[in-house]
Parts: sequence; C-alpha cells; structure tokens
Amino acid sequence: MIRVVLFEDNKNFRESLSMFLASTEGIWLAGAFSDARNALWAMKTHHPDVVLMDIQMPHITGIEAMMDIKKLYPNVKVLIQTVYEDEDHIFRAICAGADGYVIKNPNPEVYVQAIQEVEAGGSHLSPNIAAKVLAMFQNQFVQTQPTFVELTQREKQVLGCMVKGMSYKMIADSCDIKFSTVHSHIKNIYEKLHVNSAPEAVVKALEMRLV
Amino acid sequence: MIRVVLFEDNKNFRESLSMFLASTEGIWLAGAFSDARNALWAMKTHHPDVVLMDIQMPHITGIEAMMDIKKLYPNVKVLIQTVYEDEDHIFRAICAGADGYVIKNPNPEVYVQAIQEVEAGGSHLSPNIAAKVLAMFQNQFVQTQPTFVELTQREKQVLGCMVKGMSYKMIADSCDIKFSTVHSHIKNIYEKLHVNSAPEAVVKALEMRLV
DNA sequence: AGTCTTCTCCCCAATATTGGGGATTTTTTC
DNA sequence: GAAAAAATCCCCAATATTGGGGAGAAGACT
Repeated sequence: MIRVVLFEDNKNFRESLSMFLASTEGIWLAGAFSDARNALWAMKTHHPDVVLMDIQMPHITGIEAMMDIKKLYPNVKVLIQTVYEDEDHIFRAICAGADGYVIKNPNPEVYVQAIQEVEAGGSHLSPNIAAKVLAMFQNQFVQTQPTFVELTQREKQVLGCMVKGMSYKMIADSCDIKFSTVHSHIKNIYEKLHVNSAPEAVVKALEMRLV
Repeated sequence: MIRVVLFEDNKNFRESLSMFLASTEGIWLAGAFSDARNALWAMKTHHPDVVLMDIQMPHITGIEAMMDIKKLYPNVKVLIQTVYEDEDHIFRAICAGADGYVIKNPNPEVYVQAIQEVEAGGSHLSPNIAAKVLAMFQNQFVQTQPTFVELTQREKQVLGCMVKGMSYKMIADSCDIKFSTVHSHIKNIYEKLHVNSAPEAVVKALEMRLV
C-alpha cells in the first residue's frame, strides 16, 4: 500500500480526486488538506510515502511547503500537481526537489500512474512539462554559435573580466596593463561583437560561450 | 494516423515491436530498419511523424543519426529507445534534440503512449530517466538559487531591458516611462542585487534567472 | 623586406551611468 | 482607514564609458 497525502485548495477537485484515490487498489489515502500550513503536522501524523501538492494555495505555496517537507523528510516523494505550465514555476519546483510535475488533469488515472512511478524511485513529468524541461536543458548546454567570432587571447581575458563585472580600472589592474589599453581592447571587442555597450557585450559573451 | 519509422538492430525485438505497432490503431508503421546509415533515405521515402531510434547500432549510433535527421527535418519527433540509463547517454541524447527517452521495455504499450505524446508536441521520459534528468537539472542550478531576491514587476522589466543591452534612454522609451524613473528603478535594482554597474547586474540576472 | 596582426599606449570630447539627495501618486496590504 | 510598498518623477555632481583619431614595438607569415 502506498500512503498518500493530498494538498489541494479547490474543494471540488480535492474531493473528487480523494474519492478516486481512496478507491484505488494499492493506494491508501491518508489525508487530504486544503492548506499546506499544517504540512509538517500532516507528515508527522500520517507519515506518507508520496505527497501530492498543489502550487497555488492560500497562505503558503506548495513549493514552500515542499521545501519544508524535503528538509525534514527527504525520503518522502513529492509530486507537484498544478495548472501552471510556465518555465518559472517548473524551474522552481525542480530546484526545490520535486519528484514529479503533473499538469492538472480531469483524468485521475494519470495521478495513480505518477504516484506509482515516484514511489518506485522514478520521476513523472507530464508530456508538456517534460518538453519544457528538455528545452531548458538544451538551452543550458548546447552552444549555438552560428555567428562565430575570433577574439584574441587578450580580448577574451578582458571580456572575461567584464563578465565578472569589473570596471576599466579594475581590468587594467587585474591584467596589469594601462587603462588606455583596456579601452582599446574593449573598442575592438565591441566592433567584433557588433555591440556598443558593456551589458550587451556581456550577454553576447555568455550566450556565445566566449568566456 | 501517426507515421512511425523504427531503427533497431536486434532482429527479435525489432520484429516483435513492429508487429505490435503495425497492429495498433492510430499508428502506421512506415518502416523498420536495422541500420541507421540509411536514415535520411528512410526519411525522404517514408516521411514519418515520429522516429523510434535505438542508440547502440552498427556503423552509426542512433544519436548521430538523430542529429542528421533533426538538421534536415526539424519537425520530425525522435524518440530514443535504449537500454542505456547512464547520465552520459541521456545528456548527449537531450543535447542532440531528442523528444523523448524510453528505456527498453518488454511492454510495448509504453512505446505507443510515448509516440502519441511526442506527436502531440510533448515529450516522454521513462520514470528513471526523468529522475536522472531532474537530478542533473538540480545540480546545475541549486547553488545559484539560495540567494533569492524579490524584484518588483517593473524592476524585472527594466532588468530584462538591460539584459537586452538597452540604454537608460531606450528603456525609458520601451517601458513608456521617464528617463529619471528608469534611473530610480535601476538604483533600486542595484541595491537589491548588491551590485553597482550594469554588467554586473546583467550577469546576476542571468545566473539567478530573474529575467 | 614588406605586410598583417596583436598588444601596447596616448589625446580629446561627447555621452552615459552612478550615487546622493528628495517628492508625489497609486496600489496593496493589514 | 492607515501604513507599507510600488511606481512615478525631479535636481545635482562625480565618474565611467564610448567613439574618434593616432602611433610604436614585437612577432608571424609571404
């Protein structure tokens, strides 16, 4: 029996999902709450294996509640279930240690599948969420440099300093060259990158992985 | 009907999976091959919607074949199906643009589900794979997140403009506020981020994903 | 020997940014 | 309904950056 606790503020949705889970073989619904402020109490009382957590709730968000839970009960699996499909929520949920991310769905079968999968040590992502996660992943690691630029040794070094947020003066110091030389290098860098300000150069440097 | 092409060098597995897919409603198995060297020819000939691709094959790996396919047919969905569960293969497959990653499984139903999900624009990851992807994701970002700052709506918008390389004047224009207001917002942003120049703010914004 | 690139440095002047004070009006929150 | 937060604007002055010139030395390549 997989012990499950549900947090969901919408009464209708909570009750219908509870009903379904309670009647599902292999699942024991230990509790269902409309508010995550009592999340830690619910953990202590019902010691679930899997928590189904909504994000949008009054008083405290599901992500905050999940962080509290994970801190004290790292072995409890937490499944986020929400209507939010934006990268920001997905990102925050993953960073906070979510074991799964399920888009709210009228079909309760998917929750059962997700619960079983996370209980078995896997993770479950709704297809659209998985697509966004993979896209974020790619953006992080795949260097797309269609516009290939050649910077000299020094120019890369100076650009590196700019990325660290250093001023001309600090760069001159750090590279042990004169202020005016830094100025020259930066002028050349701007021309090569087709920009005309430090912030632009920094952004280009980062997205082109020149540093 | 979803047009599917399968690449899989194991004869038994290929034939049994082919048989199942061919007999599944909604799926048209357009071809099944033991070798991905002819992958591009197969694309041209069978123009599939979804490709099921093994990684380990003679002559050319499924990941290489997928890159060729994605280059010429970016809209074709490619599902990796393999026995490999190590981070290295997962990582390479995702970076090469995989739309899904299915662990080889005796139950052919999961392939059908995965095919349908990617055809609908989502992605499908086997639970264990999803867990590893989430773990990799966390490792990447979890350090840069504890310094959590609250920026207001406007501040985020202004910071977003800075990341695009805009000057105070351009930001004022774009946000339809006065130059002096931009100045005020930026002063506040700098204080909140503990920086004192645009390049620094931009770098922090990017690494903290505030934009 | 001559050209090219890189790295080094300088001058000047126009802009842009930053930091320090304010102040007013909405909007949100309690 | 009052307090807090967000958003809007202004002044001033110190610094920093940008863009335009130009120029010399060292090394690579032809």
